[in-house]
Amino acid sequence: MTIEEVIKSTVKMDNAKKVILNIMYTQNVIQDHFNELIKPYDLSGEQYNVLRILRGQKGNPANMCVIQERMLAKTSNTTRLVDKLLLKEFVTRNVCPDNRRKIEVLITQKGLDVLKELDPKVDEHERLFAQNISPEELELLNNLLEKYRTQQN
Amino acid sequence: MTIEEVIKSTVKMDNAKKVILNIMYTQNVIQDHFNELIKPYDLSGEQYNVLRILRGQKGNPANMCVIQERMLAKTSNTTRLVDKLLLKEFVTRNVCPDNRRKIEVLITQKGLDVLKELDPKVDEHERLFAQNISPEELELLNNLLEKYRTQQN
DNA sequence: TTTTAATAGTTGTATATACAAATGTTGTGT
DNA sequence: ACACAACATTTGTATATACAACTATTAAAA
Repeated sequence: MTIEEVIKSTVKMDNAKKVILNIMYTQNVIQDHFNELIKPYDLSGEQYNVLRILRGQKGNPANMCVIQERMLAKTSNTTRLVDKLLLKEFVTRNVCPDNRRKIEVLITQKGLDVLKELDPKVDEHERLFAQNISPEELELLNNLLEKYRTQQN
Repeated sequence: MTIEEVIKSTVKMDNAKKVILNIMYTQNVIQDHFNELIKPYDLSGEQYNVLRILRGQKGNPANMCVIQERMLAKTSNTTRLVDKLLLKEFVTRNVCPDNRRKIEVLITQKGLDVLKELDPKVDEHERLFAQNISPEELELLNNLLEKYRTQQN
């Protein structure tokens, strides 16, 4: 289904406009599918993302600002995301003794367990889309997207 | 900047995962840039989108469900989006005389004017990203995204 | 040692989104 | 005509997001 069909556009658009709509819409499709996947686990996409970042710390705590800078959506409110994860006992939160401005956030075993349970489902989610194109095209798509978003003034 | 650099990932990811993150992040970058652009006009991205759809009607009114199906984010609440546009006098809203379940939404001259003022800025926004890659790559990117998101079972 | 600036995180508030339930209208079958 | 299903839209409510203002702590400058 082309992007014109998706938005039922009658007029012809140029490729510069189409690619923006294609990226926006494809992100929507991916996100809707992912939200379905994690719905039974009472996690939002951003909450999952924070857990994933914390697991990547391999036992080391992460400060709020470290979490923030590793997230895709740079405008998210990390405090409140961590609040939600704390309520579900997926993380712990403590003031950093060396610098009391900082907070140390750590993933709990319960958090690691839920991620482990999700791992195969997330893998399948990624494969589901990836299998629509060849491995070469997948690599090309990555390169094009990185090039596309990078301003080269 | 590669997607690994963006999220400061230390571990190597496979391309299936990378492409999802690349699409999500690129969408974020585009949206942030677009939000800056329309901020002075007191419009949200979705509100702009509705106005754009209404202009595309070329004088014919659009029902709520027509607007809905032409939007990228199929879960948006069209009623409340149109409410906002109504307050700003960018649209009119009337019950359809032929079928009183339906609502006829029309863009006003004021709405057309604000779109016209935005047109060159939106064009520039689209060009800004498109000029990072060649016209051939732009076309390829469109094709790859359409193929990528389309389940072929 | 004060004062000031910079940093890290939290809170307030307005708006947006997600999704189910409710309302009113029209079409269909008996 | 009546009951019932289908349709179009609105409303309620809970949660999420955006962004500015605020608090607390540490670092730097005077």
